[in-house]
Amino acid sequence: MAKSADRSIELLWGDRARPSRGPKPALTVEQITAAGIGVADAEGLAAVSMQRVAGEFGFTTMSLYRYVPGKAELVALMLDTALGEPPVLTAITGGWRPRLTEWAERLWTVTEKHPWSLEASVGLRPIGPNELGWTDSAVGTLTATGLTGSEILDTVVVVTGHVRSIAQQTLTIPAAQRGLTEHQWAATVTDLLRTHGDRFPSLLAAMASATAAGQDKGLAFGLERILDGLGLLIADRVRQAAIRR
Amino acid sequence: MAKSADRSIELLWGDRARPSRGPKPALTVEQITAAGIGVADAEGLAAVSMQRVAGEFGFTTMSLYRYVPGKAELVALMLDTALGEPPVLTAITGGWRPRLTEWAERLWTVTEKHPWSLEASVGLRPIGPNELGWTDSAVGTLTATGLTGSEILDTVVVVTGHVRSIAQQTLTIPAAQRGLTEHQWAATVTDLLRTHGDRFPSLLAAMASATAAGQDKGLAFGLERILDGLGLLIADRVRQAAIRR
DNA sequence: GCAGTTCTGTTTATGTTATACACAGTTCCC
DNA sequence: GGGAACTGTGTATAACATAAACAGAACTGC
Repeated sequence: MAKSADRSIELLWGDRARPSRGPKPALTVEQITAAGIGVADAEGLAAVSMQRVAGEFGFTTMSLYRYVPGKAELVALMLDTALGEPPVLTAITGGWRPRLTEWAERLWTVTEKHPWSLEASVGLRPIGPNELGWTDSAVGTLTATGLTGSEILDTVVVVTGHVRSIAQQTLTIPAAQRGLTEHQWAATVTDLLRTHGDRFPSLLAAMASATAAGQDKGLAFGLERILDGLGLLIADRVRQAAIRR
Repeated sequence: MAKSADRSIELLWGDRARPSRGPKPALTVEQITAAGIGVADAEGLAAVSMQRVAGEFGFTTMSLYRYVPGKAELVALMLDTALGEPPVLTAITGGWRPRLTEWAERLWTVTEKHPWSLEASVGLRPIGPNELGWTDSAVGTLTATGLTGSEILDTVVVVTGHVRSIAQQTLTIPAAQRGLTEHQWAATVTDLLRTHGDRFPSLLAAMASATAAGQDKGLAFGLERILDGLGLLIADRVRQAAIRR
């Protein structure tokens, strides 16, 4: 497993020098990765099997293992490729808040485009350059705020977590069925609440008062709370710095 | 799939009336669920297979299907059982903030005890009474704040998301290997940063300034920011209400 | 009390997975 | 030109979920 991790790191980070002996490979890691992304975008990460991806090229399952050590590594490549180049936010004016907001929105956008990236990015996995770049980009929005390094990193975790959390609720279903399934699910919950409402009085009241319209606000609402709270901390730091001077 | 959902709802919510004809079942759904939880606690959700759970009783794989329609339903039962009775927070004084903080900490505690619950609770799945109860409990901490129903629900989403997000980073690895793997992973990332540091200047600086000690603060840090920000909104609502009166 | 019905646990079978291993053909280095 | 290195394939294995059919057990209605 250690070797596999190294190989994976190499695939994600290194140059892929072609050996000189032997026949030319018919495929490239990039092509395979792209095919995997295509399948995952269209049918979800569960549809991505070695068989399926190889089949996209009319090749046998085992041929893929000449390019990639295993499925885990393929998924890691897919993830880092799908994330794409990290956003450059230096052009955005107005301080840390609009920058970090923009960052969160871009993360949302890319997650919306590749919902399977959520599943693909759980746990301690080999991290790719784009993923690290996204983190760097977020950290960069906060370097001039007077926050400590730990605070900045913790903040990035909170914001990332929020975007992911909202995405997970909204995007888990393959887009094709989303409307139907979601509606069905909502109906089931409503039904349960109607039947067992006395056991969940607060929830019942809240849902009754919640307008059916206010649905997609979760991302913005949470982000605003988080950034408001962060603003208080930053203001504190500024004040302290002023006193100390 | 719809039928399966119904059956699942029935299992989670209904009384399980025993039929009067035929031999007595040797097992109960509760026993099976508990066995599944035991396996998942000890070896992770991936170790939970029908074979494995049946084996815990010395039964064949297929015997489980007499009790549970399929693996998805078993996992749903495991999740709702593992969550346990939702917390009752009425005894906690000091208003919404200490109550919601306590709620988050209890969610953290139960997640720590059953880390696999994270994996088990993604997507639109049949929701159980305990899970709904936990949500109700969280909503209950905010009913007296002047927030609208939508705002309360969105807030619960944010707080839940944060706890889950921190948990996912900390608890993904089975406890046994956690120290080692985590250390290894950190070493790999440090290595990458050393090698490619110029590509990630902000991150490098932040990690250098971050004391190695400040690691488990993520939960508290993020929660405080969120609640600080929420506090501003609630204060606003109180002010508005005062004006209007 | 007994026949028939219903239910349990098992056996057997199918279709997916990932991936290990050995082989035949291809291409380049020396 | 011969050997080494590499590619894509064929074959094999071990998990996995779950469908279908079956033998025996226990209760219901007579």
